[in-house]
Amino acid sequence: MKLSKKSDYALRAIIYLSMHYNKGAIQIREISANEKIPQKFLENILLVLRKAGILNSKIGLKGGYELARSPDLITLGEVIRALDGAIAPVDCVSKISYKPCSEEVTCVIRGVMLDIRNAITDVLDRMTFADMCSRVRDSMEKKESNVLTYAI
Amino acid sequence: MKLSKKSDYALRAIIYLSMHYNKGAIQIREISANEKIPQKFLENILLVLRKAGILNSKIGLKGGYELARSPDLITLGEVIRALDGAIAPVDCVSKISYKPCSEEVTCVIRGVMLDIRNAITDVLDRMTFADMCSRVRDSMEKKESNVLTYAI
DNA sequence: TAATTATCTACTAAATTTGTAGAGTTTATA
DNA sequence: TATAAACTCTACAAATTTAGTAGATAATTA
Repeated sequence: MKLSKKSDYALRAIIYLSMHYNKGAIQIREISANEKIPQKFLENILLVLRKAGILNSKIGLKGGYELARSPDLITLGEVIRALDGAIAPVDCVSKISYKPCSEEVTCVIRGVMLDIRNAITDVLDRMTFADMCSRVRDSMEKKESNVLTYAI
Repeated sequence: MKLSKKSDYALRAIIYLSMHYNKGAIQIREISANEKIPQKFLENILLVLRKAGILNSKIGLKGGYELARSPDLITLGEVIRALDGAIAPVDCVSKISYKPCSEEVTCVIRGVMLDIRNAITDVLDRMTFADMCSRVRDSMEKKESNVLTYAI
């Protein structure tokens, strides 16, 4: 039931981009340095997110990435699905990669897994990056710190 | 966020043992055949469950495994933890394998992951194998089938 | 004693995760 | 229009985890 590094990095990168929304394109190098994510790895991740329609990119000098939509229209669930695929613990209760199992009707494990999938997506599909930004600002106030890391 | 084969097999095996509770020891071979689980793999799994205090075993002729407690005192969460360790998506919100992360106080991802961990354990730590047995019986009635498979 | 059944350690193979390398393409701007 | 800066793309590689196997050992029953 682990969150992959890929998704972890993706969430952090998008929080970073959300905190800098509407300030123009931001380079991979900057995100990588600030969030301490291996740059080459991050390249792959951001590419996937662009192809998923979550980010826009500009090539060339002064290029970089920015959100394709405002932070309140991007959910954590969307990002995690883009990178790791289905959130459901088993495919027979997955929306995006459904595969029937042998004894579906009588399978009682399936019922529980469906409950779990719903519990997880209730959180992830409701939570937007606008929410995440509010939380970052809240906790920064409390801490009276101005170090911007969204590290896990 | 996947359920491992190990946990899947373990759940099925314990449902099988729960359905046969108080009928004496049951051999690995029987469970393996009925639930279509590779026997050698199942041996390892049941051994772990015994060491975790979930099963008792008897060696020798007419030996086998049985539940160490009644099915209503064993939860799915306990079984999954015994085999796969922590249920939490990241260690910094795990009860059984907690490790602090670098920026814990300001980490906003942590907050969400904590919500998810709680949502998952709410399901898994409440659900007992007595509940699972009721569900099996319910769905068997509905299906008017007498094939006993708890397959996923 | 013989057959049966769990125990235990170690190993292997496959899949997945976590990266890295390097050549190519596009663009701003001097 | 040259050049440096940035993303794009494909492929590879190392590390870790998952899934499964092998085979010898120990305990028990009849």
